[in-house]
Amino acid sequence: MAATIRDVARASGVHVSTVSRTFSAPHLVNSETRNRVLAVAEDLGYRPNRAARALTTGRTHNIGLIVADISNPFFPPLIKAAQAHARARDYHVFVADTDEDPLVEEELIHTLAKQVDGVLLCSPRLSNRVIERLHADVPFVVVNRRVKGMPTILMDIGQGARLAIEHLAGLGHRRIALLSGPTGSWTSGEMCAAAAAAEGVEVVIMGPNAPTERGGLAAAAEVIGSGVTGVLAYNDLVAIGLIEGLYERGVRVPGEISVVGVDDIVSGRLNRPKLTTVAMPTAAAGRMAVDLLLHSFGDGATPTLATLETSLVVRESTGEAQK
Amino acid sequence: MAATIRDVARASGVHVSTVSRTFSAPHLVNSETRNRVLAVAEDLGYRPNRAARALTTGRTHNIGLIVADISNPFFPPLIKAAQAHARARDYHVFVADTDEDPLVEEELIHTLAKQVDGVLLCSPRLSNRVIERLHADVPFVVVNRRVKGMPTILMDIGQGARLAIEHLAGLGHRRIALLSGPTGSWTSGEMCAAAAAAEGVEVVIMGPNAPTERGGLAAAAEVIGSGVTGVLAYNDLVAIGLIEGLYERGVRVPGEISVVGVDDIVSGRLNRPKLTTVAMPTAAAGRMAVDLLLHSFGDGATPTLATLETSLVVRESTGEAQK
DNA sequence: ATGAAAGCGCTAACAG
DNA sequence: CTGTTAGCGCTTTCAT
Repeated sequence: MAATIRDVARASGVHVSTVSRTFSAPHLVNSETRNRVLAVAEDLGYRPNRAARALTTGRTHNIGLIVADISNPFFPPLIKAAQAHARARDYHVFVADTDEDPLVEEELIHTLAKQVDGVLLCSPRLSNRVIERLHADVPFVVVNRRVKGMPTILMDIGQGARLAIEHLAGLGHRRIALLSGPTGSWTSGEMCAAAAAAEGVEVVIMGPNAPTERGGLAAAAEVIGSGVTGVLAYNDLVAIGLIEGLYERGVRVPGEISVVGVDDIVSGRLNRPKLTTVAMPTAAAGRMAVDLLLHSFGDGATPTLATLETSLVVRESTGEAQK
Repeated sequence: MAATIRDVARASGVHVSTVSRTFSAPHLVNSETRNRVLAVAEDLGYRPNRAARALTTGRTHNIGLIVADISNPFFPPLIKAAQAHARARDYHVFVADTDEDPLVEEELIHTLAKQVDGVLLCSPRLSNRVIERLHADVPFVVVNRRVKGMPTILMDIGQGARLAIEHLAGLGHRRIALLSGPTGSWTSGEMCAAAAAAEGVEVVIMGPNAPTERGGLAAAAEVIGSGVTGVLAYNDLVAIGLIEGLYERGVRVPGEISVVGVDDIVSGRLNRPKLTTVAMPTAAAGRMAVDLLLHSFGDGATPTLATLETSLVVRESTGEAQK
């Protein structure tokens, strides 16, 4: 069995509270005593038991991070940034994957609730109503979803979608397709709204699509059948899958059809054709989400909304519309 | 504040121990009482506090999963399989990323030690010596590394590497390069050993390389300079990066140089040329790792080594050697 | 079948 | 500066 605070107290001839203070409020203990305790602790390999500490303080120093699909390359940069940022603040991030299943997501939140001080909800698939209800159990910061009165990080995909559509329009495309994402995705909704408001081009919405390469692959036939010359895909994975599907059917990108993705994942930068895409500031979002959450643990007002800009990265998958 | 066991006891007119039993040993309580307690609990939204439970039982019902880099598409299938498998057994998996840094890895293990019942160490970068020492703090199952006397899941990459080299040799390649991985990677060591034992072909080892697309990209010049006609890369990411690097320098794959990867990640199946690769049974490894760990919590003997077969998937990135 | 009481490892007043 | 005392939420003997 690992050493407890009691073992250390006994071995160093002080009481447990002194040992406790040595670790949680070092300035309150005589440096001589402190050093002795520290030495003994080191010797015994003692480490404070965070779970037990949490029971009394009410703070676990853990934060949960829930994503819909850890396989989606969009998330890892966000996760890594959040973990690094949190670690520097003596917090630990536990990641969990919901498999795109709202029920699993809800269950996960319940499981996590007592083991973490707060949860980062990234691109949740749960309805706002359920999120608001769950909020009673544990503090949230929501990423990529607008939930009333809850600290929120938004990446302005509406603006990104407009940029993408304008880019396509500027290349002479008059009729373009929007491959929407899963039901429940706020991002997808924003993109649809931007598409509906577009002027000078006709945007046809096709979806919902699975937010994966497979989803894009499956949409290829419909895209070809619809006669569009440009496509804005829900994300890069869908875009890459679509390009592959078009290629298999002998349709050239960007020769015959131009494709724009969203996220700017690494493999979109290496695949050929290199993907034109809306870049999302994922690492910044991860750090800011942690900041907002930690801030909300403090006393007062937490900023309730942070919007991060997106930008268009033009590469090789878009070109002039065919006459 | 969330409802505690005490609230439920009070509201249902029984003592806390009865409530406790209702949840952890239902058969010990009269069905009438049980139903009443359950109803009240439901009503109050009570959920047993796992952390507090852990304090008395010594079991958290959590397991940790440590990976070197969550961005590497090799891991997500393993993670997802492990999470799903564990969830079905009422265990929860916490994932953490070490950023390929052994120091972070060690610190993470310490942090996790008291909050989980055991840790899945996937492709660790720590030395065996350190792993053995840490083992005193928390049970491990190690994936892709041979550690003395510790439950281990191995994917037989040695065999996979042999298959790959034979495949290349069979296509007439006489001189091939092995792009090795990071220092501390067992997988890389096994591949080198297989390469050294290869007959009929000369294998030159180049490395260490970062296990990423960037690593492959950076190796392109050296590969071209070495005059090899075939390459076995540490993993698919490296292979994809290498192919891109070769392409940028006007070298065709598989026309002039054949490339084999390892892992069989999704994007290798969609990139062009589609990657010839050694497939790793990652999902099976994830499930088996969970099984082994849970098994080791039980009484007696845990199988100490499970070896999973790998296989070669031939696609488009390999072809006949140039004369 | 249920209640009473002790205790898991730690922190937090409160004294001294 | 350090010791004393409760108690966090729960499980677990031991009684009854």
